[in-house]
Amino acid sequence: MRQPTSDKENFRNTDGRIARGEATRQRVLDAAERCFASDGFEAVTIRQIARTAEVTLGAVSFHGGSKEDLFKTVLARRVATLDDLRKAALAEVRARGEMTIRDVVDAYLTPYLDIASRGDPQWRAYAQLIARVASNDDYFPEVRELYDPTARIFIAEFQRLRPGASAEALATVLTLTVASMLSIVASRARIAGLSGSDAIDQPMGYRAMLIDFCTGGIEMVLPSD
Amino acid sequence: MRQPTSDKENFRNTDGRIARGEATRQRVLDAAERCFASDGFEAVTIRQIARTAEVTLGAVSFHGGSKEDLFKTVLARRVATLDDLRKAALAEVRARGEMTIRDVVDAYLTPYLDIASRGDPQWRAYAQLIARVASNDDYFPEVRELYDPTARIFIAEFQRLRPGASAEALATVLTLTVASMLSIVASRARIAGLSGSDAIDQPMGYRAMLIDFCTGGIEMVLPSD
DNA sequence: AAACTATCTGAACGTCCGTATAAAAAGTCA
DNA sequence: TGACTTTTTATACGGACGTTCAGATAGTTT
Repeated sequence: MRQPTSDKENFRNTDGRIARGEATRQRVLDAAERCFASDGFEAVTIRQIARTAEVTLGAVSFHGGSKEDLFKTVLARRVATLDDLRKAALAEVRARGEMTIRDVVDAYLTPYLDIASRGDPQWRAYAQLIARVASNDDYFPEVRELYDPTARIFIAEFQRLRPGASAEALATVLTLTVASMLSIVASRARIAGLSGSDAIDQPMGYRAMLIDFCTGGIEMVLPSD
Repeated sequence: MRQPTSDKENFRNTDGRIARGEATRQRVLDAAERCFASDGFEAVTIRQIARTAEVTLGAVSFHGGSKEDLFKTVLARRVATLDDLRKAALAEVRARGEMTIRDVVDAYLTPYLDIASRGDPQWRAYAQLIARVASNDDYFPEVRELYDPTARIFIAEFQRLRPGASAEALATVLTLTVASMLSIVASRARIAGLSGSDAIDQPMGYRAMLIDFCTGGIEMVLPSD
């Protein structure tokens, strides 16, 4: 894989123009993001990514390294942004005063539903990719470490609201909340099939039901005092 | 793929002994079940299945047909048994008189948790395989048709209990319930990591929390009258 | 026994895979 | 300009893949 030319601002030249390779690198990462999101790690081939990015095979390796490198890079690329959205949402409800379970659930779920419903197809692909990756344990262990720190922050909030809850109960309700959230992105086709009507087109359209479901679930599991 | 010799009892000879090929066929299907459950469709190779089953490569094709055939056969093999367990559980609570949301949730979840916690490694593998398959939309469409009929039965029960609920809400809460259920099998490692303690070893150990979560969630989403 | 069917083996086919690399091209800087 | 680095191309390699099949073996039927 390509080594950065310098530590800071390595993708810009001194005059501010984007370095030659950086545009290609972004095309490769974007293409990989879409491919991994729609087909999964195993089913995607590097040649498919190259075709999608409209670059040659070698260019993918040059900018993305090995297939596994590429996958991890794609996952890590946007995690900080999503984390920041969640932390900002949490800070906002905290600033409003008394917090409820529902507020914390909302702060966790809404930023994800938001990016999954965005116009930007790359953000939508990233949301789909998370749904694919985070719903089973068999991706690389490094992947889980990407998302655990923020999960712990929200667990701590639930613990403040329900001091009597056990660590197992807190971890379980967060995991069930995450699973419910991801299934909205991963299984909308099934909901449509089961309801007999057309699917609600955007994940955001399920926000109210999803927040209700998770809030009701958590309140039922965690003892009130 | 092998064609059955006759329509009925094609796997038994007249004297009741198991036909020669049937034992091999079961070994192939069992091996495929374990492989698909632990690695997923794409990552499994037919050679790996042959090795696991301790048969030759050709024998897998002979009894299982193509890789996709084999996958569908494995999924379909146990679906009727699981459906029967769920229907029996539903009939039982129905016979007890007044039904609640919790009763219906219990009848849906417990048979799955039960097979996922069984001693029989093949049933455990099948439960894992369901968790892998049903949590995203990109497996063969035929797969979803395997599980939808029973899902509709339970949706109808929820509808009887909450006549005011919309078709979308009913389909959504069932999908969220399924996602929560599957995540117990698929993400126990994550729960363990987040709780800081050892994982509860059997899915059945999460039964109470899972039923609470789904019951509370459904009651929050579906209007009471 | 002979004829027949079912089962199984071993080897091969063509294809695609991930990765590596030499050399060409493009850009940078003295 | 010419030396130098970065980026891109084209091609090749070894290996693993899913599938096929002729033929060997085992069991059944006549």
